[in-house]
Formats: sequence, C-alpha cells, structure tokens
Amino acid sequence: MAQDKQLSESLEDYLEIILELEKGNKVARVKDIAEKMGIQSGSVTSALKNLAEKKLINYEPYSYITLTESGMAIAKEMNMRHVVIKDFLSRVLQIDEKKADETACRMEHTLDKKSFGMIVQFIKFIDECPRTGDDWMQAFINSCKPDADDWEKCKACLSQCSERLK
Amino acid sequence: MAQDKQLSESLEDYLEIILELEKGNKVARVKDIAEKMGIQSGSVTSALKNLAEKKLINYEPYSYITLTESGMAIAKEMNMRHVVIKDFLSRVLQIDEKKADETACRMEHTLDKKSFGMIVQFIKFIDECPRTGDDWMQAFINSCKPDADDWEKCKACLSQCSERLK
DNA sequence: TATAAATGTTTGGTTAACATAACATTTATG
DNA sequence: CATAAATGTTATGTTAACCAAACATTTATA
Repeated sequence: MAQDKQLSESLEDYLEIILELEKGNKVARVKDIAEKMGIQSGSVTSALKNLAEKKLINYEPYSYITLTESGMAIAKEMNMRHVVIKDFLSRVLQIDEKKADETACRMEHTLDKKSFGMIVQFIKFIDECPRTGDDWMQAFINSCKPDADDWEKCKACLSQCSERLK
Repeated sequence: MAQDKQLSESLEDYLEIILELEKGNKVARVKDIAEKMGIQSGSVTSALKNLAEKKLINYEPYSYITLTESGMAIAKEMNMRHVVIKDFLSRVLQIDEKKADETACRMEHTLDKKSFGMIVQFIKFIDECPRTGDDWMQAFINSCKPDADDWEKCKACLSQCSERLK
C-alpha cells in the first residue's frame, strides 16, 4: 500500500476536524479549521499541503477542502475512537463531559489498537452483564465518596441484582 | 512556586528513566539513558542541560546524574502513573504485559489528573466490590471470545457470587 | 463594477527533539 | 603511567509544528 506510514497526532486532528466541518457545511474552510484548532491560518495552509500530498484531502489553493476516501477512512476511525473513549471516560469513569472530551482528544492518538478494542469490549460487557447494571455503577460512584462505606450495602445490592435476573 | 510549568512528555520520560537507573545503580549515566530511550547520547546531553536548568537533576559535565528533590517528586509521580495504568490495562482490560507497558508509557503523559484518579478508584472498586470478583473478570474474558454466549451462565455466576457473600 | 472586507498564502522566523560526527574527557589495561 | 577504549560533549543540521506579518485572492457591497 501507499499510505502505510502512521500520521502524526496533529495531522490526524486536522482530518478529524475537516470531517466535522464537512458534516456541518459540506465543506471545510481554512478559517474554520484554524479556529477549531486554535492556531493561525498560515499554519493550516502548510498542513493542508502536507495532507494533500498524502492524498488525504482534496485541496487546491483558495479552494474548499474535502476529504478523499482514504482521508475519510482515517477521519472516521479517529472520530469513532473519540466517541468511544469519551463514552468510557464519562459513563464508566464518571468524568464530566468537558474533561472527558478533552482527554479523549488526546487518548484517541495514544491508545494502541488492541487496548482500544478491549475498551470497546469492556464497555459492552458492563452494559450487558447482569452483574454490572446501573446499581453497580451507582455502587462505584458511592465507593468514590470520601466516607465510602465498607461494602455494607452489598448484600442488598446483590440480591436486588439476583432478583432482576429471574 | 518556581516549578509550575508543565514539562514536556519527553522531559518527563527522562526523569522517569533517571529514577529507574538510580534505583538500579545509585546513579544514572548518559549512555544508559540514551540506550533506554533509544536515542543518541548527544541528544541526552542537551536534555540534561535543560533539566539541570530547571533544577530537576544534579548534573555537571562528565558527572554522574541524580535527581533533585523536585525532580524525584515528578519522577515518582510518573512512575506511579505508569504502574497504575499498566495494572489497569493488563489486569482489567486483559492486555498482555508488553503492550500494556508500552501503552502505559504514553498514557501516563496524556491522562489528566482527574481521569487518572478515577482509574485508581475504579481498580480499587473492582478489586473490592463483591460483585466484581475473579469470576466476574472471567466472565468479561469470556464475553470477548468470538463465540461469546448471551449471558447464559449468568444465573450460576450470580448465585456463586451471592453465596460467597454469606 | 470598483473597492473594502474577508479569507487564504507565503515568507521568514522560533522551538523542541532529535541525528551525526568531530572533539574532549575519563577509565581501564598492557 | 601511557595509551586505547569507553564515555560524554559540542557543533551543526533536520524535521514538525507552530507564529507573525506581508502579500494575494476571493467575496460582498456601496
């Protein structure tokens, strides 16, 4: 294949953002990319040239910007990672939306494929296993409180759970 | 405080590696740091100067290298993060040791304080909550298999768990 | 349709993190 | 203890990712 070499985090971010903009506006513009990334437009132009060379975007000077098929594939992959990781952080680890989003932005680049896959499985397991329902999640939240009790309510919690299974 | 500005990932790695070497040899040497990081010794020297300026290491040209107190604090923090994240990846997400170690190397820099704290709590919860013992972990492992059953064995699993609690 | 405003590009920095290779110092050994 | 080998440093160069500001093009409007 031509496109085997791993992109930098920065370039992955560009693709992800271009995807978002395409969704909203059909098309991405330099100004919007710069704004979303909090950088200057000059920096964007250089990055776009780079991405165009790699055939990840369609780009001519002064033109609108769209993803190529391979660019789209990467962008969707990154977006999927983002969504899953954010879901894990917020729903499982109880991180608030904003921070979960920020952290997902970084983790989506650093998590290897296997670990990411296991997070997917783990979320699925937690969502589906009868031993880990909402009350289990609630038990976790309680256990985080400074005055967390030492598993006093466990029997009640468990029998509730058994009950549900019948 | 003097040392408030966030270190780069690279510099954090240097401190962590110097700590490891100190543990083994009482002292760190340029050559060993270079080897551990897989870079050239010239690059190490520049980084060491930088760390010395920041008062994070004791360093004079041609001398051995030790951490200062503040350097040690950061190194220990990074090491602690590494250990916890690796533990989470390997024991909870079932990632093999090697990959867990590699990924922890990167995640230790990208995880914010709050998310890291929640991972700590989450591991503790999983280890201590009676609803999430070894058999629960095993159920997760099973659920990852391609032919995973649809929660057939759940009743058995749960009653086993209830039994244990008595 | 001129021209101002908005948008995009280019040029010439800067910084961090590396490499390479020549040079300096330290350490080990004949 | 002299010298070779090992180790560490310096000087110079590269690359990626940015900025600032001058310049070019497009678009909107008077």
